[in-house]
Amino acid sequence: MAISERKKKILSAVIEAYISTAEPVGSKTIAETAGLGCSSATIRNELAELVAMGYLEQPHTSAGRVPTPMGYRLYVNELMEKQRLSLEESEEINARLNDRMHELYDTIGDVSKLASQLTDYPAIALTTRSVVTIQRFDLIYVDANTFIIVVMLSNNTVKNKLVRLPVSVDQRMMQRLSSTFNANFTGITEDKITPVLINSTERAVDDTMGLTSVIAAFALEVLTEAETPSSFVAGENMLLNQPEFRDPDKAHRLMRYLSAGGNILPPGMPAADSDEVRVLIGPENVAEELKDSSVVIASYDAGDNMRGLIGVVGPTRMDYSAVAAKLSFLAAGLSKRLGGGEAPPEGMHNKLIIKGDNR
Amino acid sequence: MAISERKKKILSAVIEAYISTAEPVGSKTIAETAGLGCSSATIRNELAELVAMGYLEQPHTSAGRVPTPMGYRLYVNELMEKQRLSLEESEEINARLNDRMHELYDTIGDVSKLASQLTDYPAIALTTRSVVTIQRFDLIYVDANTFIIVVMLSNNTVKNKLVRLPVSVDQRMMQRLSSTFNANFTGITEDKITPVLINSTERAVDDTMGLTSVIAAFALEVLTEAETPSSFVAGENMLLNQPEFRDPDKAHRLMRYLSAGGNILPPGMPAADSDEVRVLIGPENVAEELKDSSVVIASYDAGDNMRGLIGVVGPTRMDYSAVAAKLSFLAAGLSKRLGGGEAPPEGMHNKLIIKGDNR
DNA sequence: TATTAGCACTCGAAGGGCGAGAGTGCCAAC
DNA sequence: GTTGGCACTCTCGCCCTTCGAGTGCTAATA
Repeated sequence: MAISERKKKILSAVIEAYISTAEPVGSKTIAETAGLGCSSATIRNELAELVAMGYLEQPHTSAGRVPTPMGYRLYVNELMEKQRLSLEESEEINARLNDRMHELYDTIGDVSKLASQLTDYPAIALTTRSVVTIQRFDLIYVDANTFIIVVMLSNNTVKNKLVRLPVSVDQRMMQRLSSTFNANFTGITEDKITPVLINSTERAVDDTMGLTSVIAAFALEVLTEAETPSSFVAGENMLLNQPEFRDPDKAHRLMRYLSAGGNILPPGMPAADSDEVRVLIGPENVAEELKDSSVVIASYDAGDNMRGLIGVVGPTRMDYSAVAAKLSFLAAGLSKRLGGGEAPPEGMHNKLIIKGDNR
Repeated sequence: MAISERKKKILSAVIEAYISTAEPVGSKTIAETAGLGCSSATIRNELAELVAMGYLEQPHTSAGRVPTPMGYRLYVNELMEKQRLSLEESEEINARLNDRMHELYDTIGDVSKLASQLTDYPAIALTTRSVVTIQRFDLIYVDANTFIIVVMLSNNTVKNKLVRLPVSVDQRMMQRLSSTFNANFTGITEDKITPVLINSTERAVDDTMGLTSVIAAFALEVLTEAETPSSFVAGENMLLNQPEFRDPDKAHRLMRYLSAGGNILPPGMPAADSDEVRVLIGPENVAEELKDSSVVIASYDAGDNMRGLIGVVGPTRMDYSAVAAKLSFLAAGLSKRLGGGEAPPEGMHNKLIIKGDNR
């Protein structure tokens, strides 16, 4: 059965009312607010059909209607007005982004905090898996027992480590180590750093003090760390604002899942690569803990061919429109600042594509 | 009125029972469990006096007794058995500490996570304020438009930054910059880096491209960051385990306070410098949000003349003994691994001094 | 004098019944 | 297809009662 225009309007009205009040919505409320020229009795008939079609449900016989995940899905895909941020809102986000732009926003912790503060929901930021190699080694001689390893990676980050030695080492040796590592260890992926390679390098530089393995271990550690996706959660406590999490056990379960770095992305879903915002509603989530919550995810260009993800978690009764708009704008702002590519023109934030798990 | 031995035993019994059940404790329970050879009627008399003395209180006329903050204070100061960790427990902590010793435990985030997981309460880790100077600069030439600044600080950490230039620069210039910065910017505190100094340096190296100010800005940023105390909270959701935080609003208030980096240390209290564990009970806390919670704080030697703090937050009905023992052991373990000084002998964790806010 | 048994009393928690109100479903009229 | 009307249903909040844990007091006891 096709869904009529009026039904769509009514469904939207129910969802919007429910989003703001968290109470089941009655026919009278809709007749008054939705502004279709018809009475509550008509609305009741329509509501009954929407229930039959699976877009709404009733907690019990004589309560108002509540949207089902299917209802939310239709709303998100077709009905929802793609909200644009007010000027104040977008200016605030920009201000916050610029404010600390020094160098902070490469820590995903700050990204998630920002997202959480903007949306008033818990937020998770994560980095995607990527392949990284070392581009160059430098060894800085500090004193006979101390040197600094500086390593520049293919993603244009630089890592260092201060090494203190029980024995003394001369600058010539350091020179040798440095050029050999630059010859043998650059441009290769983590799995190419094998004991065999380390041994042959050790012999090549005539190292009897184990310096080679110290440096190689650092290289390995740095690559591993750079390749491992990491995640960061902020604002978990925002959950407690939501009436659906007034049950401390329920809140606790979800918070624990989030803090434990629980995955938000469904396994099949590619780590988004465009400027779209994805919405996962209730049971569409794979994790058991998220089955009655919703997730909104945006991705941004984190520079150096990497993409970052920001996700926001909330009850299914979430203000999808506002959250999606904010996340989208935030992601665009981050892309602009962190991304290597050309900056999107100002006002770009008006483009907002929302995509989900259609079925 | 002096408090008799038997009263002390009864008080301990009440507190311990209350700690484990969170229910007001009745005279009968004590008569049965405490193992003093007397009946519940006698206990009742004693309890009535303990109430009069202010160590206990009754939620209402016909309920059991609940400890007051004053009761907890006496318990923590005098009565509590200084708990030693079981072999398994101390081995577990050691294992966890060794497990990731690679280089993780310089991020205080990991310290707080560990403390939280060990105690099952939210934990905060913080660094103390300290004075840091730069020890040496190195500039690594990558290509004509790129170089890396490497800065070694007096606390033996090394920071770096990759700089991309719109103009090209030659190695001679870099050489000049490097030696001038090493001459002018090392060994000085943050406040000595003034526009005047930067200007004179700029002239000295004949820099028309603003490289001087880029490097100086980085120096300033690094010093500021190194000197600013930072804090990190983990395991906020553990609060929801506690029956006293079943009220979501109450839990939310405290969690918000903690996540916002709310201070746990009373202003007067020195940032502890010995191996003692401090306990702040309920109203002894200065922050309004902590007035009905308790805080246990330990400090550890973070190396390079810095001390770190780990604090655990919970209801006043907290297992002080267990938490204090765990924190103390954890702090000792961290000191041993991070601290510059001599490692304390194994088995050290048997020393456990608890100090609080006596009045 | 300290301890104990006994007993009446108090108070909160849990459970049942009741009325109010919101909202529905259905029907007959338009 | 729409509407007003009306009986019906179900939850929520309220009050009342009951139940039991725990007390305080008193009188008897060591």
